[in-house]
Amino acid sequence: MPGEDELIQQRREKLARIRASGADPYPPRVRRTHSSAAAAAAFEAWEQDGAPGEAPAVAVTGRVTAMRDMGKAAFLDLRDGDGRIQCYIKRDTVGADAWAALADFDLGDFAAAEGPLMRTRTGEVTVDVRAVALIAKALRPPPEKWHGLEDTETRYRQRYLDLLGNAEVRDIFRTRAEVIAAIRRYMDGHGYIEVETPVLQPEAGGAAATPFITHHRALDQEFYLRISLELHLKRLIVGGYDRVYEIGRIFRNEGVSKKHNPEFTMMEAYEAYADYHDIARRYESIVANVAQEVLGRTVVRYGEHEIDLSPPWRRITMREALIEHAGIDFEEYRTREKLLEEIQRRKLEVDPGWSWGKLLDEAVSHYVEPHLIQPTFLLDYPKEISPLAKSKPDAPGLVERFEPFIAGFEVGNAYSELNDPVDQRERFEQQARMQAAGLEDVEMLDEDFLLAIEHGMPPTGGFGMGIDRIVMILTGQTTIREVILFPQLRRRE
RNA sequence: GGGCCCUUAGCUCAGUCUGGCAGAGCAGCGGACUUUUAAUCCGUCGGUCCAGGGUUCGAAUCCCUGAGGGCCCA
Repeated sequence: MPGEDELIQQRREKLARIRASGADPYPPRVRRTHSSAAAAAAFEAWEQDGAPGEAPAVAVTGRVTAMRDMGKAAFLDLRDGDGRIQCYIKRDTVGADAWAALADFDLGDFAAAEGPLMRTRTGEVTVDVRAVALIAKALRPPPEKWHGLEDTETRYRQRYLDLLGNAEVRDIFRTRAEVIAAIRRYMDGHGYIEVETPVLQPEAGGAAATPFITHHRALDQEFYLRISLELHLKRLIVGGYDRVYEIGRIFRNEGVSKKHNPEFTMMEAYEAYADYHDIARRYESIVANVAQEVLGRTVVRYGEHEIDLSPPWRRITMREALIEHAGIDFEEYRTREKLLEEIQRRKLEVDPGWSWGKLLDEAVSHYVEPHLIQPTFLLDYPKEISPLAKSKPDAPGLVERFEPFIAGFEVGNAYSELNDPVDQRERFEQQARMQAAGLEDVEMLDEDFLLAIEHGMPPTGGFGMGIDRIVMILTGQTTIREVILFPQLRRRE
């Protein structure tokens, strides 16, 4: 019989039989005294006490993940969020009716079992079942038990099946949750207050990226989904909070790759009276602390690399890095034209309309990034590609900005924030000129943000941290899709 | 965006090179088995071979187009 339709039909027939017997296959309540782990712990505690009197009795619940039928007795594995517990069902113990009802149980169903605990011949803590009932019938079969679900596409589209069958995947997302919780603890414990700012924005600023556009009906107005958290958080610094942070989803209407999902999770934090050196110390401290708390160590394995996250991380200027890895000293190519000529000579694919800063950024991506395996802060970026960062004194064309790199990819961005409203307006205007002249993505002028900092913003350091990428590092995953529960995929058909 | 690879039973995979009855394991169904644990043993059902077109006496297999996914490059 069984193709998929037949398998479902068989289960529907079982469901009908269960109903006909007077049982509710989807009862509104269920008795549960112990999780699987708690039941095992209770039994072991009883044994430690010298097994006084009767063994503890439990009521457990879970998904049926295995059934081993032996004719007049059966073993059934129930899995819940804590683990798995085995149930031993003997016909002579549960009675002929309950035994017969077991025929309508399938793998994937949820069941409840009650009875005293025991240990089997092979030593496993097991419920010696006195009563067993179905508490939720599944109409579709689970993936195969031994290999689990392997098809990448199905794993992402039906992540619940992936989680069901693959314990490593469950572990990754548990770790992700712990990482985020640990980051919050760190921030909360260091005087930052957590805030929430709008996802829907009339201007999408804080980064040079293409936004998603949507429309508000009642206001009859276009909105952008935010591409960063930056400009609103700085408004809050203007408002008088010394330390703020937000962990939130941002959206970029750009390519999808192993390192890019259209929506991803970013933390941004701003700290008044700090500069980008303070922020670098903050950044490495957070990552190392989180690794220590969540993993119990600060050295992680990533592919063939051992990565040491403990501070202090290496600090190198962009200029030094380009000299070291590309043999390009940008002081020798101070004009856009000279730099473009040198980069084209090296056959890098660049747009001839790009600014000096954008060309350098491209050279860094190509020559430097892949070498930054151990955590590294790349310092002092070109002004044209950093319109929200404060100029570096005595370093024309550069700003006080760094990007942290781990395992060869960028995991954040930080600067001494530009708080001079006149300079800020000029930077926006420069961006607009660059957009008019060329083809690179630029920061959009945000009059409302300028209004805010014209009221006075203290010297401030701020940073962004790519949470998904940090989770990749801490879990050893090389694809962002493995750390996002429901990664964006093309619609089927 | 370009190149390469993948798509066969509910799941995991053979079969494609070299065209000739569409296969295995798990799951399912029937049977045996009252401490098993990837239970075991016997029997058995199950296919839009991703979709469409072409070549051929004959296509899962060769060719073309398309869809979805993956990897590498940009």
